[in-house]
Amino acid sequence: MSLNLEELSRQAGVSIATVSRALSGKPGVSDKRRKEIQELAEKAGYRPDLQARALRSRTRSGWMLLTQSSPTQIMQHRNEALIRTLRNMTFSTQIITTTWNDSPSAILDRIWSRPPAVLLVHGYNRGTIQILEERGRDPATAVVILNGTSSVFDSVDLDRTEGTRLATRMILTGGAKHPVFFTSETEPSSADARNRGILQAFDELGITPDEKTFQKISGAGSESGRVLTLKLLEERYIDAIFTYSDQIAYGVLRALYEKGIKVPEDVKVVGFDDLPYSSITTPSLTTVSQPVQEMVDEAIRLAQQRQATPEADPEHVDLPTRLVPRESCPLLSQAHREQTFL
Amino acid sequence: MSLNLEELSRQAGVSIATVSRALSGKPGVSDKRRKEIQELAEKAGYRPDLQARALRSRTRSGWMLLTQSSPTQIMQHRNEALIRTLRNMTFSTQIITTTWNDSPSAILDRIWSRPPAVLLVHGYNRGTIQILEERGRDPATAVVILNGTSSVFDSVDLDRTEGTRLATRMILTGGAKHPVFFTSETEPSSADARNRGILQAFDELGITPDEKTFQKISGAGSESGRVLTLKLLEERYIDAIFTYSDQIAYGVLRALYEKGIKVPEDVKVVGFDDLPYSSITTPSLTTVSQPVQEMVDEAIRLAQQRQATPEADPEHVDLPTRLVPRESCPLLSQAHREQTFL
DNA sequence: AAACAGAACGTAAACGTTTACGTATTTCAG
DNA sequence: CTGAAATACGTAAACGTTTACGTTCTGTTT
Repeated sequence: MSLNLEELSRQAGVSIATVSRALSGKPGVSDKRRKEIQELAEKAGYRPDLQARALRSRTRSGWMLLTQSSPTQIMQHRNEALIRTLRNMTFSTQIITTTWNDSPSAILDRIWSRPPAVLLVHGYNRGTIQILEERGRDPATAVVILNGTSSVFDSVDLDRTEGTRLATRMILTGGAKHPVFFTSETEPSSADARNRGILQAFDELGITPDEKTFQKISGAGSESGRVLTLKLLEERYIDAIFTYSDQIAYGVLRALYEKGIKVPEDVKVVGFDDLPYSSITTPSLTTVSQPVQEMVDEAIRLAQQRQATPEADPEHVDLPTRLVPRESCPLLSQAHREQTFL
Repeated sequence: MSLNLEELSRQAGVSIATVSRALSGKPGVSDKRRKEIQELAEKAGYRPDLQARALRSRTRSGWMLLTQSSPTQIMQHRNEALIRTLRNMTFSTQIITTTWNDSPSAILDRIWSRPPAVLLVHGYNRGTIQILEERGRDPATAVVILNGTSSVFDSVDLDRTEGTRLATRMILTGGAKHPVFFTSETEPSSADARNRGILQAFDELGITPDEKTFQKISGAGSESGRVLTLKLLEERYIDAIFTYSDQIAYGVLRALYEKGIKVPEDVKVVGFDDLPYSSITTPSLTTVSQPVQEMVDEAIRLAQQRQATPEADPEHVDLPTRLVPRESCPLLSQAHREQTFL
């Protein structure tokens, strides 16, 4: 026995249509009656059936966040920022989390069975985005790709090259003769951008990296970083490590602590991501910062802009990453600073 | 122009009802025709309108997670575990995140405008839960309270007393003469349970805490821990700190590192929560572990059990917390172990 | 071959809303 | 006071499903 418009209209002694108009603020009801009805609905605790409303009015409502469930902290951190920001705007957001083994078509089923007004897509590789693109743009839902590129939808991505280039310069001009750079086997696109930054810095300084400079790391957890570091310490002399992520850097710091090696005196460590922890580790972590909040804000801006002008050309925004010097790889002097931020 | 049952029925040359029966697996359709229709739907890319289906069949579908947006890492950690687990079961979960200043009635609006089959409520204080309780139980939706207690709904909570008691014993029997215990000004219920554990341990060992033993800490971030620790170090001699959470403990470790004070040699540190990062801090953090995954699993079990037997009496589950000794406050000897785990 | 049971299928109502359209009421100029 | 225009309100159709009920078909038993 649900409290619906019919029941309300009976109590108010008017028709269903009038009640609907009164409550939804549409014209065609006298002010006096509207007030009566609103008070009655309030008193009776009436809650509109959102699905029935959506069914009839065919208006797409709500935002949807499609994101991958990933064990890496940076993904969690970005998702946190996304959810927090959306929530602060009091959008009702449906969050759909997929796993790496969900088939793309199953994912699309979830989305298009009831398309939202705005669809935010975060953390998928080109293949999955391409499947989304094949369906084409639908003027009724604004799609924004976060941390990726698209020729069909609006997208916002990070330019990882610049921050990486500066971090590499800082390590090399800081006196490190035997640095190691971790590179990822998975995530090809972001790894590419980083490698470009590293090679560019080597090139600028006229240094040729030897084959042992780059170390592939498998896994994204801090334990992988710890294990690889312990292995490298056995093999040879090292005086700097540029990891693939802050999370891995935590494991590196841990390994060095276990071996009694001083950071940054004996080995310098630089991470990537600038996770919240990184400013309070011991020592605090020099890292390359991603503008997470800016990325989220940009995505929201793009979505709202697309809602306003659905037919505009897709827009792509690239946000810069920047070097954040802290204790684990400090700026040594004014000269060092100048050599780094050329 | 949406692809609906009517369009499909036209293409298949049968009635809408037959198509509906064929696709939803209901009897009343010949196997041959059912197969034809299923193939046609597949080929045409038909996706049922979930809202229309829900509107008609009045069946509540999906799970809903109602949780507070809290900046504390333990809440985020628990929410992560919840979402990950629900996702692995391929439940479609709607996540509703509220802020501390959302009015309870606004929250309820969000929920009851289209009630789910299962409602998981995580991280609310008694007042909010009470408002939920006043509405009473609805046999069609199973409600489970996580990290709280209820006389109306099923609930699963943590028994924080035992782990705290053991941690306190470990500190006191480990030689600390001037320990400090952080207590929270907010979260009264969980703070109560902890204080009980602490006082019980003092009592058992026949030690009387002086008035400086307990220190109220405001704020839940690691920065609050850092600031309070620096202040205490100025004021007097300290040889152990039992913090209110791991997150605060990180700030404490940081403050001690900045002052060049050795952990655990000069000051022992114990946290509470056992966050993922706590095993790789330098030094690794002795802490009281919450059975997060067990809490999530229990909640899901209770929900499914309630769905099976809606009229059963509400069930409450209490999960124990346990002491995890690590480097920041180690077990010194076999004798120390025996004195701790009495 | 008649009678019947059961399966297969169609018809139409229902879920709770919004809204185009028609009718009754009020407002207001002349 | 009359007429038209504006406003208030009611009627009914529609959104895409599911499902109770009625009808037709198929195959079996007498």
